[in-house]
Amino acid sequence: MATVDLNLVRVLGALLDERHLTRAGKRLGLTQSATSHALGRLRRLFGDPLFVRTSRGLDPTARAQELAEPVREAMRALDRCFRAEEPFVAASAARSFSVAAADYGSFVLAPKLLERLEREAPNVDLWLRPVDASFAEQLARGDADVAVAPARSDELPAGIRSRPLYRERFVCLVRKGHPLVKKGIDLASWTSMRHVLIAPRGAPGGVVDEALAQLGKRRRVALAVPHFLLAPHVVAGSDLVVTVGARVAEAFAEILPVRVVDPPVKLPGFEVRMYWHERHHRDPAQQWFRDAVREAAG
DNA sequence: GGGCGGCACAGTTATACTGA
DNA sequence: TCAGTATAACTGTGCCGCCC
Repeated sequence: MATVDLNLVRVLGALLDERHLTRAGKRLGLTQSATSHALGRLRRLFGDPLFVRTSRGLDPTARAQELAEPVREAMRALDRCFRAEEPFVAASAARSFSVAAADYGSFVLAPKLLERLEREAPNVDLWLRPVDASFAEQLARGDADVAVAPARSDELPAGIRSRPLYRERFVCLVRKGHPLVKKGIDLASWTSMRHVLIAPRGAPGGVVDEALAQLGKRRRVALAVPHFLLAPHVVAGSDLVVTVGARVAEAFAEILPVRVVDPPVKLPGFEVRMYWHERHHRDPAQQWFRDAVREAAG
């Protein structure tokens, strides 16, 4: 291969198609003479005349006919290599995209994302996966196309890109008719209540405990759960209170006997971001999907 | 590292050759 | 005679080795 001029593959391909030296040359942007020289080099390379003269042009030898299909296949492969990147056509695409997200993120995004897929990309499937604490490695391994997670305070690892999806505020969720919650919830009632702590990684503490600590207060965590979506069900059937993102709370208030109230202390909200790997950054299909996720989050 | 000369090679023009 | 291919002579370009 090191000594083979791959331009000769183009010449051989054109000669096999045209069976006419002058026309083959024109097709390649060469003069008849240059094409004849190239044919001479091909003849030396293969040790075979490859084409014999006729009144109409050139007829391929048995060896040239033998080469026809491999040459065409090579041309097709090269064409695929050098062809400009094709745009992503959602309507005809048949593939899947995967999102790594906590159940909270999936709950917020999946319904609207699916709605868009059904509308614009009926043969595109969606795979939701649990998000790892080290989602950058998940993305680097190719286990997910995008990850949806709260913004990180530390610097992103090399090769990971991100963009904000939405900001979320915290609200409290209690059962309807809760004896301690009338119009709203005051600090004394709140600290006397039993709380549900959502701890995806199983670690104690969180934004509520930090805010209470600043006031010299504490709360009792009666139940710690690893999933966001379990907490509203627990609250609906007990006197427990849970502090969760407003999107989840408001959605469950429509389907469970629970009500949303503002917490009695100021809690900092949080930003949810979408993360993806650098190698997918310019991929038209991935760009389309990230746009769909952004729209679903909006 | 840059300039220079020699060399190889692809391509061009002009022309010779071939077969119907 | 004509359409088409092959070839001689030449040109332009790129590579390589040598020298400074």
